[in-house]
Amino acid sequence: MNAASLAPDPPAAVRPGEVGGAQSIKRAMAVLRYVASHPDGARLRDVSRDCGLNKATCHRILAALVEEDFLQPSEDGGGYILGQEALAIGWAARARQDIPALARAGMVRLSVQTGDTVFLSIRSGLEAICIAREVGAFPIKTLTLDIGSRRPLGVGSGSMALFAFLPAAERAEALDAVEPRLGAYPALSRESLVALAERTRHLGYSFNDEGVIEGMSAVGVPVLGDDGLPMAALSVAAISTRMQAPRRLEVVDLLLAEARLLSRAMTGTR
Amino acid sequence: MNAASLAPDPPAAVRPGEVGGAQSIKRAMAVLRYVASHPDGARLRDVSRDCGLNKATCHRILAALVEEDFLQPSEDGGGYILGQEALAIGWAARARQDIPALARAGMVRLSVQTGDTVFLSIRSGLEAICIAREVGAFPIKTLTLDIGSRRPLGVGSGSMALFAFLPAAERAEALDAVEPRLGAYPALSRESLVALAERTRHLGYSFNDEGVIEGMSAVGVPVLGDDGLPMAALSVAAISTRMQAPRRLEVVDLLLAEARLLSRAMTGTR
DNA sequence: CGAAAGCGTTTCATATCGTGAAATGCGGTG
DNA sequence: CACCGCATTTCACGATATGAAACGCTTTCG
Repeated sequence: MNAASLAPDPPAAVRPGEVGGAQSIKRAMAVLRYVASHPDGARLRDVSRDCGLNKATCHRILAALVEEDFLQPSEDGGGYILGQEALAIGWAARARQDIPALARAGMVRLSVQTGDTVFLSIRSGLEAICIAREVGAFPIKTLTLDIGSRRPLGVGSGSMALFAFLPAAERAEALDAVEPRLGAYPALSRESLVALAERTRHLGYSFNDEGVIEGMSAVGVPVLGDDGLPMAALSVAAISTRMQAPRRLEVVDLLLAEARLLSRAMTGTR
Repeated sequence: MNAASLAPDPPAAVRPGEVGGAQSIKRAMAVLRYVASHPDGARLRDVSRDCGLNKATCHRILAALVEEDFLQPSEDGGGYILGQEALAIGWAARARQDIPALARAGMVRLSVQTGDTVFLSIRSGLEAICIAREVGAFPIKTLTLDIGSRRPLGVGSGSMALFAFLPAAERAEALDAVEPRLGAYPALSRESLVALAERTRHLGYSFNDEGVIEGMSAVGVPVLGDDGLPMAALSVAAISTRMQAPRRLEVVDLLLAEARLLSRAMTGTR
């Protein structure tokens, strides 16, 4: 009934660093993030454990967020899911900067040029969310990600592109969070993720060679902001035979060019 | 530079009612909502005034939200806008329930049947946001709302449909917030909004007869949740001549039918 | 069928932490 | 130059969040 209980999840804990003060707010935001990354609902116990909060404290925070409509009890009564206000805030943020709209043209170009499937992802907490997709003409379609679907940070090429370019501290945090969920991906381990990230940072693009789905490979590049942090990631997926050496590099070049354009468009709009 | 300063805005204040406790969280959420409803950025002073918070308190809340990436300083340094996490939360909420996707088919039906433009709106704080649009075939297009654009609650037919079916307490709060912004809509006043809402609740649909844009009229209906509260609103806009008596009722019937379907789809998905 | 475990909820004494008045800093304007 | 508006920082006070513990409910297991 509840993903949280099945896949015991990441210590999303309050971020350690920075200055002090306003901790209850930060805890609340950590809870919000935590619930957001549990589409099937997060239960008090899980939030409490993974955010490192006392049950009672957690209960009060959850109650407050429910009262403010940022969360709502999931109808099966088992836990909490995002509420109306979370949606509203999201639309408001989107109105200010509609990333899929900015990216659409470039993604279409990529899908036409490569014939493969193009994905756009952003980071949400310790996961990557696919927020747009363009399907190419090549007859074998690789629809790995639906719009709205998530992957732990680092799992998949787009997700890895987001992961690899985070500051070391956040990477470490993400790794801790991701590790327990790697069971679902036999080809991956904490060590391989670290190695892949290293290579990704070195090459400037991520190459996921059947790491997630057999027979499928993908490359991804980050869309970097002014601060050097990834705002989003573009990736292209295809059957593995189409992602080998010479062609792969061509695809990467196209991706890098589009990522640069998108980066400019996004920082311009801000 | 800053809408907030130009259009002195609504006391969004912490909701009065309910139980006590966790107030700092609630204040933070009120601040978040407030910033969300100010696309051009909200400055400390404005937040402080309109949320009824001490400047220092407000400053700390804003700083905390920035640190958590739910807000970011707007690049002109003048104020605060929604940050990455707000976007992420929104996408997460959307993954759980993609309202535009659920509504698409019905909106297309409406636009085909009426030939006019169909809008889908949701509430965000004390505003309505247009989140989807279908343009009909009739040669005079009425593109009043772009996707992502906002109106104060009650202004426009979709927005009125959302407003009219709120509990009285929230209507009152919204009115206080909206009143100072009515200058932009000469045809509207606090009293006329109250009267229109009354009629809307009575008829079951809102009829905005040139109240916002001259020559244009629209009808709207709420999409009600299990709790009787509006989750969204569907509306149809056209030149006023196409919205008069006999035809208007036909359009309303179509709208009501689609709203019922959408309501079922939405509560089903949850 | 009874015991035990797991979980959500409530309580309450404690001191932590947020609060707001006021002071300081800073940039723009008359 | 003096003033004004605003952001930022400080600080003493006490309101408020905190977490251990107890309660009651449902589910699980013996």
